[in-house]
Amino acid sequence: LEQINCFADLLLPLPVGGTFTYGIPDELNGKIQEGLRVVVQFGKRKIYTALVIRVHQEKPGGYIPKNILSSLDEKPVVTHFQKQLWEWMASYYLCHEGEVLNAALPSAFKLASESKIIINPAIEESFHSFNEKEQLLIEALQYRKAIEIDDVSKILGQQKVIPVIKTLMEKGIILLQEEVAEKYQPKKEFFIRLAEEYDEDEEKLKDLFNSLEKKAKKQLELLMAFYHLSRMGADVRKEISHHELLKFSNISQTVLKSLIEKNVFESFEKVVSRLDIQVADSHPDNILMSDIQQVAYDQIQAAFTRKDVVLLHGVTSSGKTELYIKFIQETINQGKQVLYLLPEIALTGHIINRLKKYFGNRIGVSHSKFNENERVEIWNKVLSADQTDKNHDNSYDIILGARSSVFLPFSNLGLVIVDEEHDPSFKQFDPSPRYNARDCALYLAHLHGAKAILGSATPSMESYFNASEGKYELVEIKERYGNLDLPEIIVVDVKNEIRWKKMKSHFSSVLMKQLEDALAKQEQSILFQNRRGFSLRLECETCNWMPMCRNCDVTLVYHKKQNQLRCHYCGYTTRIPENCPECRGTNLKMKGFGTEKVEEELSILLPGAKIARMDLDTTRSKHSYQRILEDFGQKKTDILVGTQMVTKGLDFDNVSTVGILNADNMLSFPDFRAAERSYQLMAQVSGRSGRKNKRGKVIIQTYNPNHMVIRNVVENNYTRMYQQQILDRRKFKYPPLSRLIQLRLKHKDQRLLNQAADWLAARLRLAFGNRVLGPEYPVVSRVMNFYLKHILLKFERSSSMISMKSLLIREMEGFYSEKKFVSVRVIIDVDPQ
DNA sequence: AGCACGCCGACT
DNA sequence: GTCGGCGTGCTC
Repeated sequence: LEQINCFADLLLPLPVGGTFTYGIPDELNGKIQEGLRVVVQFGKRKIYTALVIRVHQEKPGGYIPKNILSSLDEKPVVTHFQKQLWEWMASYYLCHEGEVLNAALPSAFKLASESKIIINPAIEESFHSFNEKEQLLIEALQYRKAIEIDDVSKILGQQKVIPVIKTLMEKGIILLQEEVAEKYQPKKEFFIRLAEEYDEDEEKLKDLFNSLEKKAKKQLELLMAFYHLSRMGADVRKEISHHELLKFSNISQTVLKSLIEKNVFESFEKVVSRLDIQVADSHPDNILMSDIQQVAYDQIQAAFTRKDVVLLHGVTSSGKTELYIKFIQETINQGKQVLYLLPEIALTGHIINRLKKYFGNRIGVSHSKFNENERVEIWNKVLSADQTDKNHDNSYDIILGARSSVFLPFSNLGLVIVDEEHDPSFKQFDPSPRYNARDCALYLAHLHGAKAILGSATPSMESYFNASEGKYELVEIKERYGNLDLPEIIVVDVKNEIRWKKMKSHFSSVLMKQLEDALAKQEQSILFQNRRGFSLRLECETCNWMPMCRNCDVTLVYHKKQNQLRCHYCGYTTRIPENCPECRGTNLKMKGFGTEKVEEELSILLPGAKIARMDLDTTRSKHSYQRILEDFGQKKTDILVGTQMVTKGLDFDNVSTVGILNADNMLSFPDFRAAERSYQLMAQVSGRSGRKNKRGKVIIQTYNPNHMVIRNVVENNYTRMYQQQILDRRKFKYPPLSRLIQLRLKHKDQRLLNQAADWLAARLRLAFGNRVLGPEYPVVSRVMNFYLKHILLKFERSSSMISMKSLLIREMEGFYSEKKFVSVRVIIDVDPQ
């Protein structure tokens, strides 16, 4: 028997470089190919899912390869496009391909490798003597057949369990069981169908009805419900799930059970999708576009003949979504796939339902609230889109999703849309790969030869710059959809208000008047308070002492609900001290105002108003975000107070007033993007205001009413903001006129960290000269007992980033070969946000 | 990443 | 004398 291709190069989902060569055992001979997932042992004990990169017959030298344990797939689950994208991501973002693979694969796609212990079945009676702990564990093992090592510590009530396990293993009482099972479990549900005899013979069915009518009213009712349900949709359904029938009929399970026992119904189990769509009817052809939209549509169409990427700059509520829908429709008509990216937070029920209405079960939604099994289903449905599936029962050709959707197995992309392209949350901060999904999506589009639309009311400096340089085509929509006027923006000088004692707490007289008016007219309001630095803190009035986190270099934030002080970085909590630990004084006061405080004070000032709050605290649970928005949409709430969150994805038609409580704390943030961000936030939140045929009002409270950014917001002058900013960026060599790479160094020992940072910066200066800035302490210089220090690399646009990056890699190797620094973690962030 | 191996300080 | 702390280096 001739063996062909007996080795495979595998990529492991780990931060290690390169591939590893494994042997293909006889039983898998001929069954291993590129793009399959296989199970391997890597190192002494660990079992991993790996991806087959290449199959060959070159016997490796210097070591004896281990064999592949098993294969998880028959057909590839990873496409060529994906591999190209991942390779590019690893080289662009300076990380390992394994890290990209780890981020890309849904975790249910990887294996569970939990080491479990079991009782040795060969031993029936034991002549050993056991100590108390050993006895305890043996008893536990008699109740549960397998216990994970992590759980043993709970049973024994102590941290160190390995010695106990070790001695018991040596005595042969227990065994280690390496359980390998695929985590993905298809969802199954019980269904019923009418027994064959009744389904075919109407006479028999009539008899059944008659007999049930006399003896079993409830059973008849259930049978009728079944009939009803089966004829409700467009097609007659012969199979109905237990769950659906019982819920619809509101009849108890025992009734169903007796009908099954009587052989009226047949019951069976079936694999169902977790992603079933409620919206049944879709009407893809009803896209009504205004003249303005039509013009924009034609412009984009024309632009695509010249360039593959179009930046669509359209003011808020200019109807960009209809344009997207039109382009999506055309793309799928050509038999191609569409990727529609949105920031996580903008993926609300609103937009999802709107698109599902058009595209029904051809569109898949993918965001972080989906569990791991659901993610596997999305993956498979994208993967199967290239096979002929005209009904789209098992495939998606449109994906609406957040950042991580760029990893899906597209085979034939025709269009990529990145909406709200300016949004900083497209950039992954931690862990690696620290990628910007917008940029990856553009590269992905390029790989597929697809067109791309970047959409925003407030484009990022980078994208607008690219458009003005001719790299992208620019299409602008300057009017809002349906004659909606842009809101009137009123700037309130807080200095004046204070001078004339017109401020009520943090609300100016102008804002209060507006809120009262809106309330009287039953119109809704949104109040925006930037979270940064504005949560409640405790301060000693005598000596200015502030409570700090034990592990991080930040002040603690007061949380009213638990009545405690809390660290926003590590979660450390402490009780409120009675007196100041520095000066023993009792003059401790709360300072600052967060959204919670705004809500509280507003409820005193406007006792009749129904106020809701939307921030990190109130949206922690799975559905709370949705609920707050729904309540607001259904006008159950008069005033919505919130952070950043209120600026995105909200589309309500009864909001007359938007208040920005403190514009200054965003403008003064120490970041070169502060002005850009502030403009974006204020413009976006202002866009929430305005109703049909009625102009909305926006009130901005500030100490600097003449600040250029605020004036640009008032005049809705994006272009001027851009031009002013670009001068600054040019002057100080910041993006888009340069490219940044940030190095974040981390260590528990501050002295070693400083030494390492200085050493590395000096070494980098030899290679890059004055392109190196720092090392510098970040705003928060200690998190969870790790000290932090940053080095920034600033490269001019003309420099070749590929050679700069390989030079950087070489310098980093030099750093790590310095043995005293190996414990210093260095995080490399390309294009940091 | 995860894990074993190996070298030094605090305890039965 | 040993247990266990973490630094070091390898995994096909």
